[in-house]
Amino acid sequence: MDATKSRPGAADRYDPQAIEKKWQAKWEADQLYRTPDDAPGGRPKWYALTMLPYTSGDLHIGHWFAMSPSDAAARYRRMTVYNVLFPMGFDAFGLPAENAAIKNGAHPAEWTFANVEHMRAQLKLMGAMFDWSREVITASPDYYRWTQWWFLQLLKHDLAYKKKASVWWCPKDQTVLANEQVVDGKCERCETVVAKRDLEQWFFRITKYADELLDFSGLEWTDQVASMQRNWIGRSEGAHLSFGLDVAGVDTKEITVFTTRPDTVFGVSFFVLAPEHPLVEQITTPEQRAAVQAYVNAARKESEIDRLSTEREKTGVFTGAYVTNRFNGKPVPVWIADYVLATYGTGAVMGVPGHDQRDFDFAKKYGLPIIPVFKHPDWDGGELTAALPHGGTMINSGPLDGTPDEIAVATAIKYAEEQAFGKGAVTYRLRDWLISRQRMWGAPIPVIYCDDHDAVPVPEKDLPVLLPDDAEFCPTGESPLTYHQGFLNTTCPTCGKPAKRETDTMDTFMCSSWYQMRYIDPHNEERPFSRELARKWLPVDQYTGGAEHAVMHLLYTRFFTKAARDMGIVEPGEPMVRLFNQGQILGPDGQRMSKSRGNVVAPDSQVERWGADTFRAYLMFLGPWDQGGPYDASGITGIYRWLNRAWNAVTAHVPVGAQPAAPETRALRRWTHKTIKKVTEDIEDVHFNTMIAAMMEFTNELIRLRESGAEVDGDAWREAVESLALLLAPPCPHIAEELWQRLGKPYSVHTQPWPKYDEALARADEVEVAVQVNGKVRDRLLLPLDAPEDVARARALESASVSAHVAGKEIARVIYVPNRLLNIVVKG
RNA sequence: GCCGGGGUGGCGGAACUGGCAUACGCAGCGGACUUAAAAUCCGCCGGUCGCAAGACCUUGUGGGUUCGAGUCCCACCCCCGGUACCA
Repeated sequence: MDATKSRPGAADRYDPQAIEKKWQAKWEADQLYRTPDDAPGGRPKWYALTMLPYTSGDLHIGHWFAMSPSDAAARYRRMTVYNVLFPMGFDAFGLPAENAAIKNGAHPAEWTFANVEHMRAQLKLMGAMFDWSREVITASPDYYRWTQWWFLQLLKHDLAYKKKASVWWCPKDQTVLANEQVVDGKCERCETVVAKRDLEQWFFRITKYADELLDFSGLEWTDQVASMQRNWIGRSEGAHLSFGLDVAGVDTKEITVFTTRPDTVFGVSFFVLAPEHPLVEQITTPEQRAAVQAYVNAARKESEIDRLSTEREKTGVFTGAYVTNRFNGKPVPVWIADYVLATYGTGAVMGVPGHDQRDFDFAKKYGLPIIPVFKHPDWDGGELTAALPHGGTMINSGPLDGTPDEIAVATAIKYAEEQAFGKGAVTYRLRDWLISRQRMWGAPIPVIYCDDHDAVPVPEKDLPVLLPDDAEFCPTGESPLTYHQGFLNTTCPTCGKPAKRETDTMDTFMCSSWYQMRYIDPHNEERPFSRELARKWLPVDQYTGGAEHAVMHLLYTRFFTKAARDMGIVEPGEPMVRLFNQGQILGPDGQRMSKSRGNVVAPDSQVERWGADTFRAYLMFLGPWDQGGPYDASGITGIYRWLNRAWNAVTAHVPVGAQPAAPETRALRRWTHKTIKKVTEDIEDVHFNTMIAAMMEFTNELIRLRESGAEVDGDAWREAVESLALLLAPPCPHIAEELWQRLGKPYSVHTQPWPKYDEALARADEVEVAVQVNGKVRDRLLLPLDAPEDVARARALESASVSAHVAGKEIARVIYVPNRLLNIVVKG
């Protein structure tokens, strides 16, 4: 019996469950993935980070989709030259824990930490190179102590302050609701109609960094993310213009608007305040009071998304009051309308229906005058049917008449400044970061309220302000901190008199704004991290995570880093140099996977059935990583078959004997080097799907060779199978380790240098070139690499199918793209 | 609504910088091996017409630029993410 064709015995078959368990245990025992702060041999650092999971309970297929390619990339970096830090932790504060607590009557900590245990065990099945000695859990006191410390630093540097802001309020449950808890304007628990209510809350001055946050130079982030963040920040240049106010009994004598079109100020025919604007109540006349009150109440029940819809018909109510347009002395009626937001600009806008479509629609509806202030060349001077676009020169504008469009804004600002009616200004859509949450399961804001000393920061030595472990949850969702006497009552750090603690906790985005700094020194009890280690490891070299975090989380962490830099805590001004946002994996029904929808595919069952390596590779193979999409498990068998073929190719005995110089040897080596090249480029470019496809083709070629029974050159074959084992190491770490060992190579495959390719060996000798006549492919030629045009042309014209389409016609043009195509353009 | 992304065979997808559309895999069909099945290996596999050679059509829809468009431009339709208290 021929040894090469024999069926392998049971012990020699690919058995993922056995080898994965074996190697995971060995790696852990050897601490293979423990990252030293100083690597021997002066290997440069590489900080690879993937977004930490929320402690939802079960590891989701989406976590594997996010983490296993990140792990492959980190492993690849490790095999090149780097000392790679690849930590993992848990985002453990947040609303779902409270919902679970209300439902089960248990403390959120119980639910959360049980979830951590379970999820960590699930994560370990992945066989990733996480350094678990650096694990961080944001809800543990030794972490949130430092989250509180950050709050105090920001407060100290005037980057934190208090002001009123509105929140959704359920009058029946007496509790604040998150946006997602409001469904069709009703409380999701009790279906009571909800409305906004104003509360005193803490803010961070992220707007101070707005301009700096617009600067992405030095960052290797995708254009999509940069563009989304730029639009979110929404920088607008224009002017603040003040309008005179003279209402009996009202002290305020002017109202300021922000406008990007100060040049149209002579065309103002109405004035609009946000319904929440503090002056509304004061200036409304008795006749208008009822209508205004009703409109304000209705506006408090609307979401911002609805209010800002440009599709919806504009509505508003006249307050009965007037302001004076200081530019021409004319009175202007003051309206309120829900499309004006209190949180943008000054919460007041001037209505110029001649040159703004929204204002035009509003004026038409309410019969307000339309005064054009530019003589647009396309406008015949008749009645307008829409707002006029930019263009022309100024009219109806007193001293500014005749100013051309191009310099109108600058001229108007200069005039306003001279007359002291206003000045040039920049406004941002970005708002300061509201961090107060009226919830229990978050890091308590370390502030104490004293009758004599107002808001007093908790001294750093008294941190952490611990969450009580005996909190009781009402079914209403009210924060238990507000009635927990032990937590609430304390003494003032300044005077020692009885005082009350702040009962609000911090937004969980705060926990995740600095966790990348804690991983570098996770057990430090003196400070959040040491300066020396920060200098060594920061910033993160490669960050990956879901596209859903493209704006908020990533803007917050950028802000935190900039603030930390200005406070002298860290050196770099950006947290992450490279960013990659992977797509979201959906349920087989195309919907977001969730327990309530019943469309969750559990990773554990996939791993049990196919093994972690197969599942990892399948997730990478599914499609481009930045796209995501519905999960369909039916193709996974293809990956399993491939790994079996790879196993057989590497472990099989193949007859040796061909000469090194034989064309077959050259062909085998070409496959090897071509594959190393493709895999290297794809992993660098984050194209995991085509990386796997290239390895499949290579494997198929090796199987074909083996099946043919032909003799191969021993060195070339060894180079091929050893390369395959090395290339498998990032995506499929377990089978790679096992094959490497079976090849008789030294442990571990994961500490080997990444294979190098030889460009000359990877190159093909001959290429197929398409021959087109008038853009239609008529034949294909096998030509030597980089064949000159005349050779290609002569060969093409020899072809019967080509000459049939060229015969009797005049060749007008020939386009030749070497190694690709020859296009003959004929006339007649 | 607004901002960002996407739409290619029955399915997931590939295609350098505008140059052979459908790589790789799944499913399906046919064959080899087997007492049989599984596994494995080999072959076929976008559509229409045709006995065939071949011809024509095809990348969400409609238009445009170009020798040549999945790729660039204009308009539109549908799907996904975000929209500031889900994380």
